[in-house]
Amino acid sequence: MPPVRLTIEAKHSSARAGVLHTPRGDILTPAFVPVATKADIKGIESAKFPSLGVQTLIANTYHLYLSGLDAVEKGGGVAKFMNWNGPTMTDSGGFQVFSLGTGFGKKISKFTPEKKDLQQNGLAKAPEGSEDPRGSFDGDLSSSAPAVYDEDLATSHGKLAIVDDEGVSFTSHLDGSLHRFTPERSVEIQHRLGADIFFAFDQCTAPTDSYEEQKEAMERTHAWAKRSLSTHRQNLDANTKQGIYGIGQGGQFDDLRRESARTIGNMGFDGFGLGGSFSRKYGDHSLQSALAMLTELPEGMSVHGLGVGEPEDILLGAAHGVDTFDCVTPTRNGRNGGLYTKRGKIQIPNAEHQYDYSPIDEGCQCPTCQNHTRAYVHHLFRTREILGPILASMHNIYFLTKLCSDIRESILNGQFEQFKNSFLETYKGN
RNA sequence: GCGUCGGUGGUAGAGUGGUCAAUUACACUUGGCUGUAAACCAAGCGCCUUCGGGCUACGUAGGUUCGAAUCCUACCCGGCGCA
Repeated sequence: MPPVRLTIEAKHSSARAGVLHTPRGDILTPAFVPVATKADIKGIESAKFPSLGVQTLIANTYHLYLSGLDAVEKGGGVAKFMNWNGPTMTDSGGFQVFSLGTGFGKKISKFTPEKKDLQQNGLAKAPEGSEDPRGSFDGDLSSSAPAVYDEDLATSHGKLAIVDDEGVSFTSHLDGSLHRFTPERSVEIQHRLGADIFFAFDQCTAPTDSYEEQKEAMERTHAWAKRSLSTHRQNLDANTKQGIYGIGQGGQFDDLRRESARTIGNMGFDGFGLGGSFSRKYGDHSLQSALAMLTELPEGMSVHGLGVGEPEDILLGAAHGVDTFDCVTPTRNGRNGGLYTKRGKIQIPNAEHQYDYSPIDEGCQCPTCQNHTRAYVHHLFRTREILGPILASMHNIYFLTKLCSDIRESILNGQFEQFKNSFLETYKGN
């Protein structure tokens, strides 16, 4: 019996409600998975999770590898280390390849280590015949540019990562030191982190990337998936304790998406990760166009939506059969003053809330709304008190976990469509 | 009373004859945030505008100058020192 498996309880068209069984407990799906990048949901201690409807969380391989890996491992893995006795996940670090590298601009920064520098350091294999593997490095690769950390350059979003077929060479955003991830290395680190569910190392793309770029990243992701899976399957101990999800890519191209789902779906993974980057800056339909791929997956395979977390997108994803969603939206928006309400998002620091003594969201059962007013949270933001972002994050997390449990209930009751339409009507203010 | 230093936009504080409607920070107004390099980032922030520009502004009132927040005079206000 695989350590991670999904039991589907009810379906409503493609939407489904189920139970995702993991070694550390069951997750009722659809479920929202808060992001705990560095082994904490920013601002929220684990004792608070139950009151926020949190069933599981996802930590990050890249960040924990750069700081804290040994301590996490010796502390018994991500879950035990943070004193959370529920299921956990880890992301593979593949997204950082994107966000630290190809995702930022098209101009190579002089901060970026060159391939030859990396090779000199024994960090990179020469990708034969691929001087320009992604076709996006229009910087001058031949001039000598030292891979030295420079805060100004770092904060101006220079690229910190270079991809080749073997893996990714990158410089730490913390101290500029050189590192290298391969699929094998990512899996080994994730074994040490010990989450119930972890992801194969992939290459994430932006929906705006060209067909050629998407195809190349997808094929590389498939090759890496195979290597990730094989590395995992060779570790018999880890196989009994952890499930591995493969990630599909393909950008906005339906043929690539479907091909990716078929390929990854038939490799023997314990679940499927819907890959990509669905920020609105890439348009309003990047998620929509990616979701069709899910119909190519084997029946009953669990699906995780990576980085899908706006309420509309969770509803959209759930409608297409996504079981779990992770996203930074509740915590990042919360810290920055953006709060979810049934009637849409509000900016709590804005002047209109100064004397509003009603709760953030009328009828909300979260600890913040049960105990505090908009005026109070507004005041905490204005005075830059740390409690403001904490209360805001708690509310937002609850909002999204509640949305997922409402979706689940509506599917079990055969009312998903009605619930979805009614929620969106109120949320969008129509 | 005498001497001295100083009075700049919501605040602090630059500027010390033209490139100044005035650097910068904070405050303020608003927008953004989708597998977290994010307790972050961005825009706006005298009035009017056909967006070319126009008008009023650097304690108050005069003056010098082609031109003044910047120089001069008087006055008002504040700090400090001496009586």
